[in-house]
Amino acid sequence: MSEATWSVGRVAKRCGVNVSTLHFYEQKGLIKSWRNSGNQRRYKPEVLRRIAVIKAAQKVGISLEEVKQAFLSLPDNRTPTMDDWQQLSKDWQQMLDARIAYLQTLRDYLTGCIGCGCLSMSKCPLYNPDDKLAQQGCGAVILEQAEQRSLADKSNTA
Amino acid sequence: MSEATWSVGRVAKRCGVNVSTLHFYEQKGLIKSWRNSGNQRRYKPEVLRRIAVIKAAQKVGISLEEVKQAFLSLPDNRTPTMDDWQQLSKDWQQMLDARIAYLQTLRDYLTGCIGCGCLSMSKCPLYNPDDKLAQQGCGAVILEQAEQRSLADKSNTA
DNA sequence: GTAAAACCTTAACCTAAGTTAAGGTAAAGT
DNA sequence: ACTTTACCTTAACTTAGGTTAAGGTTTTAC
Repeated sequence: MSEATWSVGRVAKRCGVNVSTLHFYEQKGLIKSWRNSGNQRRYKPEVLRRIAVIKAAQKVGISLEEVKQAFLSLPDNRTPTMDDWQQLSKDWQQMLDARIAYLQTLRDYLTGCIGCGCLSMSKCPLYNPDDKLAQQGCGAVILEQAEQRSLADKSNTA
Repeated sequence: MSEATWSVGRVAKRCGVNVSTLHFYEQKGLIKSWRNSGNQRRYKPEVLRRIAVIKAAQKVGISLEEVKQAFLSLPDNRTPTMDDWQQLSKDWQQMLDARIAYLQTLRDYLTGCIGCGCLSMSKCPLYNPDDKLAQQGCGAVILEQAEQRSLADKSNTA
């Protein structure tokens, strides 16, 4: 345990992922390795944390591309510190807050709009082909706009 | 407007989707049409609402397969009533409530776990290769278990 | 009545996030 | 030393949710 370098199989086992997944992540630029004399991958222990973060991020709906972008903020020359990781998670937490708020808004419209008959009208905030809600980003702004719209939408029918 | 039958192009324009998308939905069994003498698709106005519901569902993260299953509960022989649609949306709202609760739980772990060093430990509730949280379903149960775990996890480090 | 617009079908292509297979090399165990 | 396990690469396959292209027919508009 806690040796200085890890083989791909050991990392895979420890992290509960396939070896092919590690190849895939490397190809996508999410993790890095060097090769030993026999061309086999070797990893720093740091990779375990990266994979853990990838998996945690995926669980909350963050794409690999977003993870990759976030990893760009980590130092390239030294092992990331606690502070580096915490900055990263703070950014994501804000994104998540916004996503949750957006979902709540949509959920609150769901019963109302599907049932009320306004769904096929262009003004309905839930059925909106242009997705103005999404275009405006997710967050507090939407909740306000949503309120304004719900007043305007009353008594529209397909 | 409000004519008894719709062509595919008119439906597409009205709903803000491509004609190819309507072909695709039909192929997947989400909407139905009949053909005129020249083999062109014709739709009942009811299809507009179905498409609206599909789009609304997708916006909250419901898959086409789930929409299809939900549509099975709609009457086949008559046009769905308000009550039919409301039953459908009520079911989805409950699912959404559960999903939102799950996301909130994960969000609450995010900063703590990514920063704290426990992420690569098998006991961490966020980084859990077996995803016991997800296996147990989403809902109130998880929040309780999560609380118990967060006590047990304090001071674990990779 | 003819030309343009809308429609038809089938098939191939696209992204994301991997998995599986095939054929070959390196390292480890006995 | 030899066999098994681990590793390598490349390429094809998977699901979801469509989009794009090609080649041909039907409607519509003038």
